[in-house]
Amino acid sequence: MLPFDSNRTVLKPSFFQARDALEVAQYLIGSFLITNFEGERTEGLITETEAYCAPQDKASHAWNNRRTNRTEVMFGEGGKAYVYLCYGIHHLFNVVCGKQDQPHAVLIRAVMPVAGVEYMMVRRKMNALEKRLTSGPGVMSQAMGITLRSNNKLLSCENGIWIESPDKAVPTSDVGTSRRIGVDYAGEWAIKPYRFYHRQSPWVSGKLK
DNA sequence: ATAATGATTCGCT
DNA sequence: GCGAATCATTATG
Repeated sequence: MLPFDSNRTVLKPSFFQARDALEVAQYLIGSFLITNFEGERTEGLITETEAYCAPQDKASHAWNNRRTNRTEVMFGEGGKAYVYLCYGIHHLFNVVCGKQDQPHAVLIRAVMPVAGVEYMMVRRKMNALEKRLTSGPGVMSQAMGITLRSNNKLLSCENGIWIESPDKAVPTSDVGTSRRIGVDYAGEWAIKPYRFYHRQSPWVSGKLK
């Protein structure tokens, strides 16, 4: 079911550059997000993602090709991290996808803890293995130690944050879709099935199934 | 220079 | 279910 007995491959920038956000968002379910900051290595199995497909996508910060200092990274080539602060509290982590000037990104919303759980618990100030350790885009980033320092950085071992995919992919039938969370303002784009999640995993946020 | 806001989370009711 | 927390980013004057 879950790809633990599988070999893994580090996803290179070219992987993200060759695909749009919808393809990547679906593909990343079952891949591993890994961070290694100051020697504290944590791994999570990605269970929930959302695709943001600007310029058409009204829910994206880069909607209508809106270029600001913050959104600029999405207009570059795929393979970089787009991290921003939400509600002044939460760091939300995205992977930029697509080619130059195609501002696509995939928001990682939840992972299942795999390794470095002790670091995650300290960062989250928790002492039990509960869903709220890593399920939800803000708490996921907190558990994995992701902050603005990773913004605009290529995903790579050198930069301490990268993604590995298993040789055995999760079957498409195990990946559910729904509308995206928290984008009700986006009109017809709010109801598009751009959220992806692992059907069997309890480590997902939200109620939409 | 100032004001509004948000791809959220948590604690309380 | 509801409201507060909290600040980088953005738009506006």
